[in-house]
Amino acid sequence: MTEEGHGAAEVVDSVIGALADPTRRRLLDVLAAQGQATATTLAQQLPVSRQAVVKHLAVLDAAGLVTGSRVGREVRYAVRPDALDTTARWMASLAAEWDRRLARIKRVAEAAEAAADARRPD
Amino acid sequence: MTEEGHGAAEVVDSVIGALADPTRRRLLDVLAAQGQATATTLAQQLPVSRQAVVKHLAVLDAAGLVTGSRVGREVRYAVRPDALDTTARWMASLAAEWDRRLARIKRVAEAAEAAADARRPD
DNA sequence: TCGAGGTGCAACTCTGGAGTTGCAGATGAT
DNA sequence: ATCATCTGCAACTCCAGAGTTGCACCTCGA
Repeated sequence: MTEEGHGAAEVVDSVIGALADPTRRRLLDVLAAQGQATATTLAQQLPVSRQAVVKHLAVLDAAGLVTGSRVGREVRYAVRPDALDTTARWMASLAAEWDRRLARIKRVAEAAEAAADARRPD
Repeated sequence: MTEEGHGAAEVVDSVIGALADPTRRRLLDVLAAQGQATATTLAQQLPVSRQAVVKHLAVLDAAGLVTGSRVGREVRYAVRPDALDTTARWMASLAAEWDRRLARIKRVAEAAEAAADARRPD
């Protein structure tokens, strides 16, 4: 059930959720540095058990941040930039929207103040 | 203790942590839509108590996503795009780095395969 | 065929944090 | 002066999920 995370919103949500855990971020770092790795290998380089790594990889896979392929008796995982990039873009556009809103509200506030000044010129 | 989150890494970590909670994301949406709001007002528009909102606002403030200023007996909060923008940029550059690593590893793999082919032409 | 190394499943513990309620302390309006 | 309203602090409940251990199941090499 690797399933593509259809809606962009869902992708973003799962990516943020996946990235929220520090261990998962370290896992991604190690994996990105090596390009390829199995759960067993990764567990040796991290302060957690193999099973913990397996669960984290499942979460990361569900978020589309990682992909695993079977090679003989082992499963090799690799990093996957697309979902991360999608999330980055979403976040940037959200920040831009906040900026626009703030600018607009500021304008309105200044206009209101100017009107108030005009109304009470005592 | 609103404290600026000096290191960029710390900012990113706290922002991701703050954004991980669905209620906090909704809170930010409502706040961004209104420009200004108090904890009491926000609680009325969300399915949680005022105290819950207060705690969320504290987390968001610590992450630099929100800022609050006292006006008389109430505290008005507003959204703050900078930290979000920083995180978006960080995320985009991370995705780019992953891309570079993957491209490099692919080249190495292809080179190795080509060498293997040359070595066993039986 | 048999052992070693890897994966997968299940049950369990335990802590962080999301949410609640209750009450005390400010502050504005009348 | 008083009441209504908003904030702030504290103690509490509750559960998702991070991590563990144990065991069964494959697959490769000798």
